[in-house]
Amino acid sequence: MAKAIAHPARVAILQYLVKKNACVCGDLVEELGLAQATTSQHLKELKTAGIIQGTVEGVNVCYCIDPKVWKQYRELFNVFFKDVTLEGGNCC
Amino acid sequence: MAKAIAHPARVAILQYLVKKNACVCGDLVEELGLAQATTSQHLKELKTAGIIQGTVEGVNVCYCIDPKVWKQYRELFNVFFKDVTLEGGNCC
DNA sequence: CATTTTAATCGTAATATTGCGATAATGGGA
DNA sequence: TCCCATTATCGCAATATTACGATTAAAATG
Repeated sequence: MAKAIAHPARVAILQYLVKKNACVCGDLVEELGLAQATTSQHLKELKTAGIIQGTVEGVNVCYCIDPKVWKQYRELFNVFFKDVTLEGGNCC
Repeated sequence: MAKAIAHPARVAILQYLVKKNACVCGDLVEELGLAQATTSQHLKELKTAGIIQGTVEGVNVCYCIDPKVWKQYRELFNVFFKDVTLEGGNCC
């Protein structure tokens, strides 16, 4: 899971999709400044991770966050990063 | 940041440290089942990321979560994974 | 001081990731 | 049907990550 978001390009894709909060058709390539092939590859990885979905819309493909999976990610990271308070204050 | 936790071994280390909620001196090697060199390398990456700290305790080194940085991670992931609700319900 | 224990570092091989040009595949017009 | 626009996929080079044995460093102990 962390791997899916462990690359600047993929973080940028996700942030862009979140910002738009809607389906985005293809402007990702200009947005990222990466080659079309590279962009497509990152999108594929995010799709494989389940965090985004792409629907064919005629000649375009529209991408958007999958809110359900997104929430799962949110919760899982939340659980993982639960509170930690070293009782001793300083360590050792 | 995501990269720091984007490897099973490093996740295991962090979970172990959280579970113990204290300083852990060296049992990580047996815990992980990896070579000592490999374990040390992962610990170094986590230290570089700032999420753990290691203090020399005589001949041992004790590791523990840095609660402050840990909280920062928690909050940053929280912000990143803020709520997303596609208004249209289904995408496209 | 020599030895032992623990951890870090070095060097290197194996593997994975990333990026991109070239090449398909698909659908919508002219 | 023949192009054109948009994506996906392939093949490959460059780079990064991972793992491990060997070596080094540091500290405690006899």
